[in-house]
Amino acid sequence: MYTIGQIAEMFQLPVSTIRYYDKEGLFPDLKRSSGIRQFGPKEIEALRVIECLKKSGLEIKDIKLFMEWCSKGSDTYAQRRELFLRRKEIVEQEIAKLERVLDMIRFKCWYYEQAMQDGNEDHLNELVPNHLPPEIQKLYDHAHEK
Amino acid sequence: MYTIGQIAEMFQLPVSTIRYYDKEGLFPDLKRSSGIRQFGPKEIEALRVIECLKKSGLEIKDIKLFMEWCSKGSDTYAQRRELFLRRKEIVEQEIAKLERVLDMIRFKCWYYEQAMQDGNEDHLNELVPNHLPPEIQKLYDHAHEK
DNA sequence: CCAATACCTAAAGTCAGATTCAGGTATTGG
DNA sequence: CCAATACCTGAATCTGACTTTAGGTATTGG
Repeated sequence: MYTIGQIAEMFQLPVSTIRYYDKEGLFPDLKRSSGIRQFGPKEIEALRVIECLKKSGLEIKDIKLFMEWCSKGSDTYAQRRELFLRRKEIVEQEIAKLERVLDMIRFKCWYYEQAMQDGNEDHLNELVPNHLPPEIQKLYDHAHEK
Repeated sequence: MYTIGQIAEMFQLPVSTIRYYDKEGLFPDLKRSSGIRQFGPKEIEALRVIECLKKSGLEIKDIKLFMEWCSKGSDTYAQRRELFLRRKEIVEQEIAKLERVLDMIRFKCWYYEQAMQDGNEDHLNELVPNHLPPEIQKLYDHAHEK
């Protein structure tokens, strides 16, 4: 069993954040001894899942629902699985979006390199679209398409 | 030239958001005719860049700085290029993090499928770590490593 | 034993990024 | 010409996720 300070150290989180998570109901089975929180393996796994679900874009109030499902036992396996399947889709979409963002960024890096070589960006604005080197045209199209 | 309503339609953004961006200084060269904003190609490209920089995690106040550099002309090419190079690193790191999140999510999907087949998750908790199918062990390690 | 340290709560404050509101001005189509 | 619609402003409000503050209680090491 660990104190809140040890857990804070372990996850590199401020103590206040962990208290906040508790207040929001993210540790439904957390035990106490004379008022002091006692974190066990269940809460450690919960924090790993919280990290994961947060990065997947899930809000605290929905993470709370998930943690309540976990407390309810085997009746909620299907719901829990559905939630992770949905998060999987969301994260895959997010990665796809970021790949498009990267294309735009790579195009801009190329663009400013050209502009620096040439001393101005005027002809570049005229060039775009349809007269770029094919490698760069691809980045441009990908970044600017609807 | 377009009105704010047409631009809102074009980018699928609320009119209020575009006004907010203007108030924050994201269109330093925006023209007006009798008080009404007139959006030209420059502002349209600005919005595309705003979209990109926002998704890369840049804050509005820093996007404002970038837009000011754009207004200043060729003196700022190097700064602008540096900014995009930095965003490239940030986004690449973000994608890497999301890939790890995906590993955790895939593990959880597998886990709940097993639990549903077996009717409980008790033996799964004992199993973890080191007795998983190798394909799944990899996901687990990747998701749980420090 | 007692001071320093770590823990506790409830409530208020912060921050970014919008969104809404109240009260007005400009444009447009029948 | 005039009603409906789209535009304008500044100020206030909202949201999510924390963080800080004020005032206390519990534990621990010398």
